[in-house]
Amino acid sequence: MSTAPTSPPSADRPRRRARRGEGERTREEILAAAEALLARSGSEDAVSIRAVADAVGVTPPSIYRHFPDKAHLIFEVCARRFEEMDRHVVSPILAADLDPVDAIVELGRAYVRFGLAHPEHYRLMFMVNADHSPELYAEGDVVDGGSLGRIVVLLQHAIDAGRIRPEAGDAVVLTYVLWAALHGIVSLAIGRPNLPGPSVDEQVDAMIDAVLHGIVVPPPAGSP
Amino acid sequence: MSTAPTSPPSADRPRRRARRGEGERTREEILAAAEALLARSGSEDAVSIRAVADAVGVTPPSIYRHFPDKAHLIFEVCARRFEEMDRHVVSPILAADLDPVDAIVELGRAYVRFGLAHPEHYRLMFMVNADHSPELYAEGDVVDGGSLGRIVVLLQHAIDAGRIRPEAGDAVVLTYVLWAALHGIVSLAIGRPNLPGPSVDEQVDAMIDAVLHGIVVPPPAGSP
DNA sequence: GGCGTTCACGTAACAGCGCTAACTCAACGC
DNA sequence: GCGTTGAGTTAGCGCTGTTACGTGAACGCC
Repeated sequence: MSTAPTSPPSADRPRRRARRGEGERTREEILAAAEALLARSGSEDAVSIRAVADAVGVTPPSIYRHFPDKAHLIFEVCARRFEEMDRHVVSPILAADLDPVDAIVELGRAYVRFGLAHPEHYRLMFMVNADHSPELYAEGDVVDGGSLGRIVVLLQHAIDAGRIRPEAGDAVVLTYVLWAALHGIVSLAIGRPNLPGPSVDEQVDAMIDAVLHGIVVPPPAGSP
Repeated sequence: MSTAPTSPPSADRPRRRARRGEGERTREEILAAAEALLARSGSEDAVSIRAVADAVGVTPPSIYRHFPDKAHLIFEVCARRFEEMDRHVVSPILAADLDPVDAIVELGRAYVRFGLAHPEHYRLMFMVNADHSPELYAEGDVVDGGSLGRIVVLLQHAIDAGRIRPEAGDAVVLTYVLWAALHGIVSLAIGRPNLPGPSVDEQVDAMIDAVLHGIVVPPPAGSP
């Protein structure tokens, strides 16, 4: 209401200045404030540099002592969520030593659940214009260094076990196909939530069935 | 370099004021200028209200005489491109009276080509936060009123012709599955162009093969 | 104990953004 | 001639990300 347009940071406590080595703690506070703003509002628009600074209790330019620009801050917030998914969702499934095909199905369902549970994180990770900060989204980052490589291994195991048609493609291609198929469902659900189509669960079930078994009537047995 | 910060519109011709009935022509010029800025820059950032107004030769507030806000302007630019795709890409394939499964494959390839040819249009259509203008992305719009409904019919024909396994799902669900699968490839290619995965063509081929024939080894003939 | 350095900020400000209120000016119907 | 209306202007608000520059405290070092 009557907040002055230019006022000292309005965090609750007066926030005494951090000492020499304590810069890392402020950095974590900035990340936490940005995460809170993003999660509660569900929109990147709410995560302005000024809003983050105000929540932490510092002035906007102080953010730039810890992050080169806003894109790096936002990216780190999202990357941490995806690392969390890797630890708490993907790793347990891979460690459960399931049948390879069952593990693929479980991973797919868990991935969609994660995306729908954190739509704005997901959108910022995979649905923005990557030109804004190309080096963040280059190879060797969260995606490749995280779950994806281990899923390629899982696919290779399924191929080696004779569970997958060899003509379907190698493990890398199939991993990307599976990922893209599920990403399509998540991305469409996030970007166009009001579409009159089938429910996400229905789409996931049908997609998994289609990719695993195909939709067309198989040729009569014995044909090339 | 030395452009004054506030100057009269810098379009080439002095642009005489439109007469009473000529408002629609200005509206078209605004749309054309926005389309040109979007296509040439490849980024929504370049399509600011001020940039569009300057290209047309009017002042920024004049835009709002023809469009309620920026989102509506951008949306109309993108919607026109998609209508163009419907007329020049989808309709010819549907009119060619191909084998239903072949038509599905052709439509899928054409859809991916279109998305990669107009990445920013595609991103603005399907990969932005729809909260910004919900009524634009509601049901009955370009997607549903355009190609999608006719593809459901195509799928139904394929089902009626016995070309598709009945357990795979009904025509609506399968249409969404096909759309989501291809959208996943396009969306990933646009949002993360530097990923070290297989090429888009390879992904499309593998995806079509997977969805049509499945990736897992089929059960021995005669099992339930 | 003084001193230069460096970290961790704050102050002030810039350029640009979407958008609005209020005005002007010409064309039209009556 | 006159009120109305369509088309467009000027001026400006509040916001954004970001930068240049100053400040004050803590540190190593002589």
